[in-house]
Amino acid sequence: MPRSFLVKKYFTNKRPNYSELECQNDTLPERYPLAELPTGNGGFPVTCLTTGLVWDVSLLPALHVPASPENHSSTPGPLDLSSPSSVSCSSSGEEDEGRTSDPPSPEPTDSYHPQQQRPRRGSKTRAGPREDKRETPVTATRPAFFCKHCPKEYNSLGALKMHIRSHTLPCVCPTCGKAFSRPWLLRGHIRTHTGERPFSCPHCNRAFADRSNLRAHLQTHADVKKYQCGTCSRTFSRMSLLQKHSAAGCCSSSSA
DNA sequence: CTGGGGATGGGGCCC
DNA sequence: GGGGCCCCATCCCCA
Repeated sequence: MPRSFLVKKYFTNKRPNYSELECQNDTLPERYPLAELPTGNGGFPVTCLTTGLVWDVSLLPALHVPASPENHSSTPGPLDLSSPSSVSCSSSGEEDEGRTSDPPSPEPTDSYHPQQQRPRRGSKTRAGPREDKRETPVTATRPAFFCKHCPKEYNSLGALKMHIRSHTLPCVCPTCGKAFSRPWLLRGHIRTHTGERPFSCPHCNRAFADRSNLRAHLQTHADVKKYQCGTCSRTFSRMSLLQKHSAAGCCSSSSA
């Protein structure tokens, strides 16, 4: 079956440089040999980091995280998981989708520079810190591609096709049958079955299955969180928390 | 109620 | 043009 998706090819020059992000889980198979997943005893990647690669603590505002030992612990329990050996993901079928947490490449490259700091792969400078993202106004001059499943429209066929996958959900989890639009989403999902957590926090060793979650977690170590209330200056690790805070009253009327 | 983790969705950029 | 990868944003749930 499309087990190929398990076989990631980080060896290629393509590998992202999260090296710094997670541990160089050499132990962690770059794919999902679920059957032989690092079960229990230290098979888990949680133990990495902290040593040389500091995620990018430097970027974190003032993070003097005393790396409290209490934090660790959460060594992800090895999910035995039968063996989602095969993932049915049409379209890309065997694409090994490697997104999120593909086993961090043991590359001591630069440190993880969240957002702007890190020049994306080709360092081509993407339109700023993702400002282009959800706001692409879709200039009128461009041809528009409309989704036949919903009212959305895109200025490129590729984008439309990608979007359509969110309707067709070609990637199906062999374990639970849940379907996803993209292979890497499925991969991330599979981690929930395998218990694989390639991303570990350099401060507390806590491991995460998703890089984004690790990123959010790192905020908890920061003295000054990323999201700040415009009224009371209180900072939060997540936008949602700030929103809740605002909704709760602090600065309900003011900006945020 | 707040804070934080888990899981996902989606758009853009690069190869 | 397609595939792969990244990051952001969110929702849900639990402590």
